[in-house]
Amino acid sequence: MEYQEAKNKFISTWGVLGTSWGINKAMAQIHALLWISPEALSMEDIMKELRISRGNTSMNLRQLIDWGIVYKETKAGDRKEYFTSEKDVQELARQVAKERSKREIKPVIKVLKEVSSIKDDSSENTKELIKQTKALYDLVESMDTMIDKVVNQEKNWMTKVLIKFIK
Amino acid sequence: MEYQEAKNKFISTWGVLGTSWGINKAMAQIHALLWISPEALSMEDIMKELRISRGNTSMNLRQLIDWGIVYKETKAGDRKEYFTSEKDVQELARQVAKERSKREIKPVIKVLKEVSSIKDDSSENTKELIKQTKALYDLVESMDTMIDKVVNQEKNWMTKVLIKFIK
DNA sequence: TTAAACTTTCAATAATTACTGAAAGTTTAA
DNA sequence: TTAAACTTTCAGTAATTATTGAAAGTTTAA
Repeated sequence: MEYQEAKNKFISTWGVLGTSWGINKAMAQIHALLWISPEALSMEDIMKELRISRGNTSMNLRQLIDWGIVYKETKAGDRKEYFTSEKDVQELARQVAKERSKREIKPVIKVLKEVSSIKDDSSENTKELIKQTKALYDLVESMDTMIDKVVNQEKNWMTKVLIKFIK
Repeated sequence: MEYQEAKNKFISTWGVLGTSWGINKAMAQIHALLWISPEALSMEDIMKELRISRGNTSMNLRQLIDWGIVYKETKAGDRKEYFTSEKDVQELARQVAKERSKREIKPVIKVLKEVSSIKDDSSENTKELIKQTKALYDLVESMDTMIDKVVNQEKNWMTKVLIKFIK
């Protein structure tokens, strides 16, 4: 496999993975492109490479910057902005976990807590609702605690975690 | 909060969570409804409760059965089929992890392996591609190993994992 | 058997989500 | 300042994904 083919395959696959996990294709592909680029790229570069519009590029870059996994750079004597990605894979995982926890898991935990705390009127239905949402609450909360631990930990957290796991 | 309100809130929230993680709303909501129902429900019951069509209900039930988290039941002297969900939260998590690993993570691992194994022609671009896809490969593979361990483990795996984590 | 009771399939359509491109906004060198 | 170089915004449109509902298929009691 040649460089160009490998590159395209990687970008395309990362886009598909993103899509099936709720991250839009352009966002995932821009990230993939920056991830494997030794140099920072301009908006022009990204548009050309991925064949997407200026607006799309701009909006998704903003989102990636929001997530803390892409940075803006400037070059002396050049007005353009250049973009480069976080290159440390663990830091990438940390940030993604953090964002998704904040945006998607935390609100669900809140609802599960509320719902599982309704007054038990002794009907079968109410009992089951309380029991099952409580069980989910415990699960989701445990997972989120795991994520929090991981997210707020120093470098190489994942290595440590994996060692624990494989034991 | 009354039973009906709590129930609706739970079903709706589970639907939203599903959506942002690549699981369609109807599928997530059918699961939520069965999850909190003490009794098995008929297709009619589900359609009425969630106000969705027969076709939609049928297709998503099939998917849930495929995933191994919903079961068919029959009642003596009744032609209808009744549906009930896996009630053990850990088993639920296990099955979901298993399915998503199989469908979405495994193919990505394959591509990452291929791409990170291309011939190094000593150009900057190729070097970076190899380095970064290799790093992702290691990450994704480690995570998948984690999932595999968990998925093939006996009951209460999660408790064990969490104890390891909190230490 | 057969016909009523039920489930599945799938083409058509609706709903959602992503993308474009041009206009508006911002920054900076001169 | 100002105008060129660049970025952002957002209304309109395209692409994707989910849903409907009716026809076809299946099962079973009589």
